[in-house]
Formats: sequence, structure tokens, C-alpha cells
Amino acid sequence: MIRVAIAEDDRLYRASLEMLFSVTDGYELVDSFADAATLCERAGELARTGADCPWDVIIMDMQMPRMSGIEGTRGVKAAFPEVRVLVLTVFEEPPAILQAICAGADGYLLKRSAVTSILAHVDAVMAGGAPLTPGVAATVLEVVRRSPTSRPEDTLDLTPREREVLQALVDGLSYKQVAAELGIGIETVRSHIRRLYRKLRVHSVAEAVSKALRHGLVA
Amino acid sequence: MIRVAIAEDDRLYRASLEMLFSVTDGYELVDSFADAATLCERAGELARTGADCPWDVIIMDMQMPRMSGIEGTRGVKAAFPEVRVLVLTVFEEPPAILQAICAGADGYLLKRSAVTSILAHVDAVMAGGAPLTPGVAATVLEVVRRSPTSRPEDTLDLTPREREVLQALVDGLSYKQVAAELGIGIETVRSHIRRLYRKLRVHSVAEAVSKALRHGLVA
DNA sequence: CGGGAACTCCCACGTTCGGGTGATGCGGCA
DNA sequence: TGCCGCATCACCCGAACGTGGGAGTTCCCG
Repeated sequence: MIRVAIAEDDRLYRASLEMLFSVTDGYELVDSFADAATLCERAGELARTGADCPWDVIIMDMQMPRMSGIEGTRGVKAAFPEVRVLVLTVFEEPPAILQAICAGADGYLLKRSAVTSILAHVDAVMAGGAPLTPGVAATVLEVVRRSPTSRPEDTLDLTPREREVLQALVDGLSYKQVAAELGIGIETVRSHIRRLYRKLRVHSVAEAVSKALRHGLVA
Repeated sequence: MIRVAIAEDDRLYRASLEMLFSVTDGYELVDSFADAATLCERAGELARTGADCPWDVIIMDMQMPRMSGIEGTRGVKAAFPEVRVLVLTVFEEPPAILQAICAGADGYLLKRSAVTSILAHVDAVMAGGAPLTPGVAATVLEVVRRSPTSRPEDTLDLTPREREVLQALVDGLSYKQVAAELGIGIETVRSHIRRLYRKLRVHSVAEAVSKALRHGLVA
């Protein structure tokens, strides 16, 4: 059962969404707000009292009075980072799209798509995906192509094992923990790290982690 | 009439695609290659002779002998920058996805989707969109969120000095080097780092650097 | 004036790292 | 077949790190 909340100022459209999630098996409409501010206040209260997040996914309109969907997304994610937010909009504005994504939106759809198709997109979001309309995706890809972090050219010829070790170091594990994690001896870990240092031309975990993250060698 | 070329090594799948574009109104199958290398050679020849690009969109498989879809995309885009490339793959590998996108892919789809749905995606590409599966999009969004344009403003109440020390650690300096850099004693550095660790709730330089970079606490 | 926050330094202890120099087994490739 | 890269493990030692104490200054704010 997927627990849904709605934030949408248009009365008619909101009613459609409410109906959709009320009558469809597998979904439960928990809350329905007419603006993002109310949603954020509610989320803030719940978080302060230590309550669990009552929603799995939030259907968030972009254009709303008092508080935009962008701020709404940021607000509700601040209270409950794990909740998924699916942004709906009538416009395909590149700047707004990027702001929404950076605010933590997990999907970005145009309202003109059929209401029922939203169900499929909600499922995709719950599966860890990020449904984007092709137009939105095109905007996003532009940014990625320009982004300095996306230069996987510099793989630096790391072996798979070395990459695993590097990833573990980035996760903050000590030599001993890396060994446990990978099920190998600590001396082996040290060997890998020595070769890793030579390849990256660094001399400490700190440098290695820094280089790995900045050059996108690991996630 | 949309002029389509195919690069796909699997004989059966290629045949399906050929059939699809041959029988459907509005599409014209111009070429069909069993690997990306042949496609690139052909594109190179045409470009050298000053010919116009004979294709509007290229359906490109990811895993192919001799030359991957990534290199293939790069190659054909080098010859004809305006041609659209729609990448197909069976895997959802983040690094490969990013490389393909940076190579200029205009869309990235999983093969498991129905062959006929490809038509809709081709249309989306021709309309200037970038169809991505939700899973692929999720990977891409991760990169966007990390990009310099996003700064979640999580200062965590670090004092100026602590921030300087943290920055130095991210730069890969040892305690001793940090001390020299800031013109203070090493014991002072250790004090700062101890409080830093408590605030960040970490227990090693590696964790601190990782957290700092991921949360944008430092450059 | 008192309190507190920030910055500075010191001591001590055990643990972890970084680098050196080895060795073994496995798989591919010439 | 032999060589080479990869992965695995071993031992040593000095340097660096992580963490617990304590304690002095300065400066600002109430």
C-alpha cells in the first residue's frame, strides 16, 4: 500500500487526484493540501514530535500560492528526507526544473499527461526511479554534459577490486572494516591501497577520498 | 518522414527493429549496421565527401563487438553533430549511462521495454526531447544534485577556524601540514579536528572529507 | 563584571596508517 | 610453455591519527 499526499491548489485537479488514489487498489490517500505551506507546516510538526513520515510519496504542484512547489519540496524533504516527491507542472521551464531537482524532487512530470498515467510514474518513483518527461530530461542532460563531475574518462585504470576498496574508503571505513566488508585479510587491503595510492598519486586516505569524489571515480 | 539507422549486433533484435521501421508510416529505414564501427566508418566517409547526413535518428545498441555504443555515439556525432542518437541497453549502469550522455546520446532506454514503444521515443527525440527510463533518470539526477549549481546550505555550525581546518583536510594535508598552513601548533589542529569530528559525527579524516564534499561544506 | 565561545596549546595512550620487501596462486596471452 | 597482471597474504617499523584529559588567552555580550 503506497501512502500518498497531494499538494495542489487547483480544486478540480486536486479532486481528480484524490479520486484517483482513493479508488485505486494499492494506493492510500493520506492527506490532501491546497498549498505547499500547509504541507510543510504539517511535516515540520510531525518531525518535531518524532513521528514517522506518514507518506511514501507526495504529488506536488509547481505553481501554488504562498509557497512554490520548489520550496515545498525543500521543506518536506528537510523534515523527512526519505519521502519521495513527484512534481507536476504545466510549464517546462529549465530554471524551475533544475531548482526543483536540486530541492530534491524525484520526478518531474507535465500536467498535460493523463491523470491515470501518474499511477505508473508513482510506481516508478517508489521503485527508485525518476520519471522525467523527455523535454525535462533534455534540459537535465544539458546540465550533465556541462558538469565537471561527469568525466568518467579518468578511470585511471583501476581494477575492479581497487575500485571496491576505494569506494569503501570513501564510505569512511578503516582498513580493518574494509577487510571485513570485502571478506579479505587486512594485509590484502593494504596491498590494494598501496597500488591505489600509486595510481592516484596520493599518500593518504584523505587525498584518495577527495580525488575520488571530485573526479567521480566513485559514487 | 523520419530517416532511421540501426546499429545493433543481435541479429534477431535488429530484425525486429528493421521490421518496425519498415512497415510503419512516417519512418524510413535507411541503414542497418551490425556494429558501431561500420556505422562510424560510413559516417566518416560521408562527412569527408561533404555529403549531408542521411539519417535523422540512430538507434544505437550499447553492447557491441569492436566498438561500444558510447564510442559509436561519439564517432557518429563527430561526423554529423545534428543527428540524434537513441541508446538502447540491457543494463542500467550509472557510469556507462553518464559516459553515453557525455558522448552525446539524446535518449537512453532499456531493451526490456516493448519494441513498439520505441516509436514514441523516437518521436520524442525528434521533438527535441530526451526520453530516459526512470532508473536512468535517477542516476542522472544524482549527478545534477551534486553539481556546483546546488548548495544545500548545511553549515552545521562550524566555526571559521574549523572550516579552514576541514578545507585543509579535504585538500589532503596531514595534521602537521595543516598546522604549518594555518601557522598554528599541531596540538591546536588536533583540538579543532576533535570538535570537528564531534560536530560532523565522524571518526576519521576519510569520513570527514567524504561528508564535507558530499554536503558541500567546502569547495 | 561574569559567562561563554572561540582559539590556542600541552600530555598521554593505544590504534591505525604508509611504505618497504617479500611470497603464493590464478588466469590470460604470446 | 613462460611471462605478466591481478588478487591474496605476511612481517616490520616509524610516523600519523583518534581520543581522553586539562588549561591558558582573547573578545564579545548581557
